[in-house]
Amino acid sequence: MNDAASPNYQPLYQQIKTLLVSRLAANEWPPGTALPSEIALAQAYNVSQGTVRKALNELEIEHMVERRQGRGTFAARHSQQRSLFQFFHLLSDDNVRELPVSRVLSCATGEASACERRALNLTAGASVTRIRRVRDLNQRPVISESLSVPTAMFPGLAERALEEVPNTLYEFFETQYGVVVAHASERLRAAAASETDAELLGVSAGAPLLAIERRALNLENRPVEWRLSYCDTAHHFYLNELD
Amino acid sequence: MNDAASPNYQPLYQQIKTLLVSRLAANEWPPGTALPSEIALAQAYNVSQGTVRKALNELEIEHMVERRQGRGTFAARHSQQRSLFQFFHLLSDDNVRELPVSRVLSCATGEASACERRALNLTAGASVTRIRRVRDLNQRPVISESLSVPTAMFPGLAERALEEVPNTLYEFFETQYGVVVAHASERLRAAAASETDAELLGVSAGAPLLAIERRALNLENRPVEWRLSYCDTAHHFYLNELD
DNA sequence: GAGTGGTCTAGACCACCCC
DNA sequence: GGGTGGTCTAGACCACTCG
Repeated sequence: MNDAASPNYQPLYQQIKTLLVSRLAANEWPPGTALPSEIALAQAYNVSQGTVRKALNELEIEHMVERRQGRGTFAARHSQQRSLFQFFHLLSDDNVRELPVSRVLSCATGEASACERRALNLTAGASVTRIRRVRDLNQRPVISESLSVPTAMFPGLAERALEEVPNTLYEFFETQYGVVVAHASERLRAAAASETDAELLGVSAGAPLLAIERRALNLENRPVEWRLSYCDTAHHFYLNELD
Repeated sequence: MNDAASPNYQPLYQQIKTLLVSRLAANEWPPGTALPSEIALAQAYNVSQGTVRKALNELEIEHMVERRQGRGTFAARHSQQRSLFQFFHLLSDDNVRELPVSRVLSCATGEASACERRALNLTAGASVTRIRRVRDLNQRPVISESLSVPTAMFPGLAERALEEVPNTLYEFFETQYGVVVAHASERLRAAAASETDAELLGVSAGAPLLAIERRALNLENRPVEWRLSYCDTAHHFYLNELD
């Protein structure tokens, strides 16, 4: 499949992996559907089953596919479970991990600001759609959140009824727009509550809040969403496992 | 090696992995030293090389060993690199990642508080050794830190000259006391600066600080250290990659 | 029972490191 | 040149799922 002496040599299983990622990104196997079996892929790519297996195992580690013994290999979906464990890190003081309930305050398009252009890799004049929402945990407001997405990726999002935008956003992006969020990076800071955030969260202005800035990327590592969340950490904490 | 019909069946490579972890925990191969080769281990455990390989690869993912082609497999050490990428998550606004310089303020033993007993899994009346320090990034104080360790694990730590306690603590724990920090979990909150922290960090009292509570575990998952860090995030942020 | 992924083996060859 | 880990193959058997 390649010459070992070639300067840009890559292991076979890496090449297979790259091919599979591009096919996933092209939505050849929409989230939740089955990929061909290891044996079928091995025959198609003319490699051994073990090589395909290694590629698929790595894709599973990177949350791009799910494998289940006896069933098959499936393109990863944004289940509640996944949102909860991969993307949501706020736990209550008694260690309960639950998804928040979200109330959308506004949803509108506008011209991307300099920050948004930088975060989302957009050119000057590009349009973004912005969502403001408050998220409750245990019936009390805990997160004040603003997020921006490129309008070109999500046409008509702003026009949808506010009630149509559900709690689990990434699942919605996936099923309604075919946009798969694969990775994200978060930057955390402490910040004093603004007047509006204080009101929304029921704390006093200037109270310390945990500010989380997130950039989410799709399967091809292109930016999909930029969000800024202000969290009241009086009864919750952000958990990060270091291993 | 076991009966497939046994109720507590475990794959061979998992059993090998468990055996290797216990030998690492027993300090049979001190950090930095070489483990036997795959072939030697395979013969010793009477399994194939592939099975040992799978166990070792998983141990590498969990940062318990380092493998280098042509050289061998080595018990993981707490290099600066590792401290920087596995355990230190504060970056400057211009995305520079560097280890802080630490100044120890005090180091003393005392009876464990209820919090410390809970965090470190100690019985009533147990002794802990506490270190207070300030950590500078780019010549300016950014972190005010208090940490506690069980005195039984680190005998004589409090009596060492303050200058003897170096910047990279985990490396020091490892080389001086044979205590290997393998994992940690961090809980982040926003908090208002106390009078003393404000003074140490050169911010005004009540300013929002990022509070990080860390519990560090050894190879056998026993708690080794409990620390509380207050970080000034005016010019730095805590980075967390979600993937 | 047929098909899937998971484990385990044995052996070949390659890339890398050090003597 | 000899030893190490890394890749790749081929084949066996097992565990699981579903019809």
